[in-house]
Amino acid sequence: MLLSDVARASEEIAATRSRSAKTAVLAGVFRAAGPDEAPIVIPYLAGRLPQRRTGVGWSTLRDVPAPAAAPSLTVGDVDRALTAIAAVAGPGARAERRRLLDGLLGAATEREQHFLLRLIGGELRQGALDALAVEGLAAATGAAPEEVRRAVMLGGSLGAVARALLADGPGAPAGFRLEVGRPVLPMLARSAKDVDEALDRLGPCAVEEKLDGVRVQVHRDGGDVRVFTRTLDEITGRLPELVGAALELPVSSVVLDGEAVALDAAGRPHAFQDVAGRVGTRTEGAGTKASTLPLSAVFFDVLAVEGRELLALPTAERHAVLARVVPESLRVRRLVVADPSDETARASARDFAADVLRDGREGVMLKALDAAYVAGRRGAAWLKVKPVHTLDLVILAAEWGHGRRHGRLSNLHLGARRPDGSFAMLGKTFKGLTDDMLAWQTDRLGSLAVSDDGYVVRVRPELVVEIAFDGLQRSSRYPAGVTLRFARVVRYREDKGPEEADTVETVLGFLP
DNA sequence: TTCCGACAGTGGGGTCGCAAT
DNA sequence: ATTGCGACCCCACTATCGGAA
Repeated sequence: MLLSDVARASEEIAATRSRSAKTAVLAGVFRAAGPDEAPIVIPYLAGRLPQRRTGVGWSTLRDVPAPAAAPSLTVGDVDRALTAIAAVAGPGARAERRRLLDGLLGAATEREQHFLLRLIGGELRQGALDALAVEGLAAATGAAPEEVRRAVMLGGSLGAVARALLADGPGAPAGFRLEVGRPVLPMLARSAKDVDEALDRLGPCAVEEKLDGVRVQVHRDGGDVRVFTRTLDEITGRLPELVGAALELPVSSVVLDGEAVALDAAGRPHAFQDVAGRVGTRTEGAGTKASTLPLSAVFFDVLAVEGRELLALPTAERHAVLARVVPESLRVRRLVVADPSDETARASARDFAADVLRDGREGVMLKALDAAYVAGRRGAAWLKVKPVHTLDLVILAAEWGHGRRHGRLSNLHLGARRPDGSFAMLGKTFKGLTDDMLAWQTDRLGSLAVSDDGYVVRVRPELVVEIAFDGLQRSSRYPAGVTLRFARVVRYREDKGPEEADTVETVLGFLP
């Protein structure tokens, strides 16, 4: 199969907003792909590379050689080239990657280059990713879409499921099971405003403390332990403490879902930044603070034990198994609310949430007691509740948006007032803006503009905006030494002048 | 007919490893 | 020793399609 066929399909997919039409195009390409090509073409049209890491990013992709006149590249050629690029390392690596990349791009037509640049850059933006690729694969092979989805989530990558479908026919996805040692896409949560809203939405549920760390899935098969992240990267070698803890459990085979965290002597959690730094450290005992921070795990779910898959069991039953398999010190704190219509029970849930916040936790998770573990889905059965803070800040500048925000001022630079009347930038946000707000702010900020370099528009610091955020984190980039975590726009405050905006002092009051 | 679940897009900050400077 | 890039940890929110109610 030629790369140009794939590039043309991607253009067709991007050209329609109809998901069924996108799926039809995907199915057509997958049908035409040979057995060796399908495991390459399917990830490509899901916007991903089978290589995952190539060492090539936006900077390398800035300079592009002249395009070829006619298409000649096959998807196999592209895959081999990218595998070679990903393997480059050591002194001179940059130049060698550059050389190999130029060879690939130089053999591509303009249309193919356009596709490759966005694919390698991780910004295909054709309105279809994994979910529609799954639909397309099901349509192409006659398999049931829900079965294909389940097989992919259970650890077959898209490519692996495609191979099985081509080899064994439409029944193949049903053969995929959870296997100890092969990671499953973790179940995700939605947000709720507060505990009461969550209780109303869920009915009988468990309330759990939510710790701010790194999601981990721990597989133990006898003496063999493997640890995976939320995106299924293996990090076993970086978390020897968790491996040790898993080996001490009174089982021979288990799959656990939990969080890697760092607790101090008093049991209070360290900042997320410190946990992430430690998890990201590959070299042992590098001497920095982060690399020596001891980690521990808190588990909140069990997906399999002693060869038995538990995904379909209701939450309450999985929790019962978890309590048998994992000692209390390695489990999240939990309160069961059997009857959310009982005001006493609701009050105890609110108290529980307040308690865990006092102990430095990030918030709480509420989980419906009757829900199965739905791998890879952000279902309505798990709800997270975190406290939200707000500040009134001044817009210092705005950046021109991309994609559907092209031509609109999008990303806002936010500042807090200093005593001398100047402003300290605290970070940026593009979140929470409706199309109407984008149109309005483009116009309004345009009238306040003092400069525009085509990327950033600086404005007179006069417009006040209410910003919600989850907390502060330390920053070496911004002048106050802190930045806002997960900042998003709530509303414009045209009733306030910049002299009424919140001060740096007020901001620093949010430090823990 | 209206509602709502699932998806994709639009980007945010920090930190580490590695190669280049 | 410092800097820049790439990769990956955390993520919120809105718009839209299409099936459910």
